[in-house]
Amino acid sequence: MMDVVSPELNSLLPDEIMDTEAIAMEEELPTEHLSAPPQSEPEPPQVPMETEVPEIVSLCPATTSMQMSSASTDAQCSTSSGTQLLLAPSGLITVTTMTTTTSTKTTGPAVTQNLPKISSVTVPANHQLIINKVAGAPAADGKSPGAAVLKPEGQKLLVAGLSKTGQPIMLALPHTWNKPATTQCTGDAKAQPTQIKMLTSVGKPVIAVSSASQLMGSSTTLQAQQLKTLQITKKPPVSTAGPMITKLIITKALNNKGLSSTASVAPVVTGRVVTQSTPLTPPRTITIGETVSTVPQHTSGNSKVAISPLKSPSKLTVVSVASQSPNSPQKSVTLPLNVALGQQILTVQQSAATSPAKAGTSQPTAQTVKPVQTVGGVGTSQFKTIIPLATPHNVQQIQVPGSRFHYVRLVTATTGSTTPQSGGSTNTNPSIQQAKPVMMNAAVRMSVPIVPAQSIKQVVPKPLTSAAQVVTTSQTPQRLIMPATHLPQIQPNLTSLPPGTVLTPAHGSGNMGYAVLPAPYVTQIAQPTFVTLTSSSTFSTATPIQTQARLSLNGLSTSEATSRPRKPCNCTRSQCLKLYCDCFANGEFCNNCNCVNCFNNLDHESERLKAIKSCLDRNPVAFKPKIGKGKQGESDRRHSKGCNCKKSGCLKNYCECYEAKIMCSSICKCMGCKNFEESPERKTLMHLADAAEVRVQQQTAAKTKLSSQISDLLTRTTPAVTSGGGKLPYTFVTKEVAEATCDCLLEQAEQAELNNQPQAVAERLILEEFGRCLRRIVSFAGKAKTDCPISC
DNA sequence: GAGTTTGAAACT
DNA sequence: CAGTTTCAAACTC
Repeated sequence: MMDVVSPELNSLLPDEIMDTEAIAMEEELPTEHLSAPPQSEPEPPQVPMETEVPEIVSLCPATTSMQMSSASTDAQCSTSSGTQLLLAPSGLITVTTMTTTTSTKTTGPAVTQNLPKISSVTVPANHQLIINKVAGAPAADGKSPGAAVLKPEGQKLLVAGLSKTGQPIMLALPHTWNKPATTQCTGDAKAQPTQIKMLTSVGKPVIAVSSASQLMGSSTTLQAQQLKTLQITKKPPVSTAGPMITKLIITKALNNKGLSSTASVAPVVTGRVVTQSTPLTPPRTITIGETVSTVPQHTSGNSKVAISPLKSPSKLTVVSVASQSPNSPQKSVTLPLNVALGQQILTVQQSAATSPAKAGTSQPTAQTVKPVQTVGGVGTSQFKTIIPLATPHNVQQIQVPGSRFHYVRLVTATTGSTTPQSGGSTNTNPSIQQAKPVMMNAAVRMSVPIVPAQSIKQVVPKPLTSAAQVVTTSQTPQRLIMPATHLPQIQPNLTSLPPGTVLTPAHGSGNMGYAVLPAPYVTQIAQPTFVTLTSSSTFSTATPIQTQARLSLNGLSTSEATSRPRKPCNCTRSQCLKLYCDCFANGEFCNNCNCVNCFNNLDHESERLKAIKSCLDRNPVAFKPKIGKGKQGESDRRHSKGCNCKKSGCLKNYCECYEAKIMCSSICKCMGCKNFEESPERKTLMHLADAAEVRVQQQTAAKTKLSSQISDLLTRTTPAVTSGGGKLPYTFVTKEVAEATCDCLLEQAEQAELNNQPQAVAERLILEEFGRCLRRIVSFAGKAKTDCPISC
């Protein structure tokens, strides 16, 4: 088994991603969620980031048979195709891909002691969902009494679970399940079934929890639990015209301190997700979409959706991390999962913290994966896209709000990489398991109860090809992390990593490396050219990308970058590997620059990597935007460090504040600053600048209009000239005509001189002659006779 | 376009 | 952390 994400690499991930514990803590504590994760509990050295991944979702392919484990600690779903589905009780939903048909059972001890659990979830390709929910405290042997068992009954899928009180919960699947999985039932799944409806993505119910109280188990015992909903959308084969989408909604009640039992059931809004809300703790929804292609291998054992990098060859790690204010009532995470052709795209979406009901769910279509970009209010969120190229089979997109990069991670399931340990290290280690509930909280924390799909900004879907699909966001620059050659290990904060950064996998973990590419690459890769890129297992494919890439987003949106591309740098001594270089500082490769001895390109990954590391060593936030939001409550932007101007008065572009068109703030250490609101100099300058800008705009408009007119005139006149139908008068003023006219005028001048006539008379004669010449020219033009010499 | 000025980054 | 040097952009002529 190969670790997709090595421990080292995990350490490289941004704090927003990695710090799931902290995120979880937000659920528990009103502290900043991005705070450093607790280190009290040691982790195994080989435990990668998965242990801190907030969400691990396991999805079973269509042909999978379910073998549900009743273990309270981890829910598992082993399929005949080798796909293993794990749903950690702590909130981790693990999708692991197995190359063998061996069903994996949870070997680790109970993870949580007090949290309700979803023991297992199964999402066959035929729109089926199996959920085992174990709310009761796990038994010592890892199995809770009355473990949830899933049994298909004909066309029905039973999702069973036990409440905290041991009351079984059963979820019924729709009759559309024509492929009942061979599910092993270890408990009484039929006892007191919870009503769960199946909802389809097209608005048809796939799975809906009709009763929050039921799902939460006995209200008496789960009163303080917070209901959380997880939705998994499964996409039918691409070739299938019908938008049949199966969605998995996992509603989990989590312990919530001191909450009253007045949990109320909130109807699903979009018809895609069922939402339950409690007065004190808003429901949270996680949506996971899966796109299933018609490719045979898709349904084969090798086609798997993996969302967890836990020591699984093919993993998708859902890392969500954006900061959110504690008072944010609702958050939603949308996780579209694209499994077409063995490729998977995972998108984590987070709504704005302050937005009460801003959530989105992916709208996967038959052909494309529509990673949800931003939910309303996430305008400032930034993303990272990690695209591993070494493994073209899987694509994982991770949108990380709070980071200005956009990662897409491509993960490939490799043979021999089975999922030996159910739940991986996350579940086997009790100490780690403590953090899992937190992870779930983190994921859930971001979820918002179902929101209308309209509120979601989605990227225009691209045709689903065999290549990885990359979705770009409209507002945020994106970065790619693509595999590269092995390079010295670095462990910078990914949030600060500029594009082009190469992240190497753990030793012996495989040949996967990651290079952060400029955001435009994502767009480029999304194009057909990306097929070549992803289809190749070598990093050399990245080279053409660079040549094709349109660089220079420079922190601007795509439209902005297009309209105002970054200036090329002129570095001569820094090799473009210092922050002196704007390209490098902005996390971009040099492209069409005037730099000398440039190392800021893919050809010098190693050097660039070292340079990035060096910069990050000096300043961990070296690659983060300097212009950020001001203090809380302030709407104006402000420089993160402030300027240090001495002579410019902060009214020249030397000043970074002025250059960014922001006022100097109290953190600036400038001298003689005139860049403040009431500064008359600044106002004058601004007025001048505005006036100049207006003039420029007017001139530009005039030029444009004139150009248009000329173009139009030429367009209209050209056919007349070429058609021989006649020439316009001006066309007769040829060189020969002009010369002839001049000769006529000179002749008049000579005549007047010979006659000793005064100058005034001479001029009059010349002008009269000129008039005659003009009349002749016009006359000739009127006759439309070409090439007719004008005789004086 | 060459030279100067400027301030951030890098260095000590 | 402060002072100095390096560097490339901004600016001037």
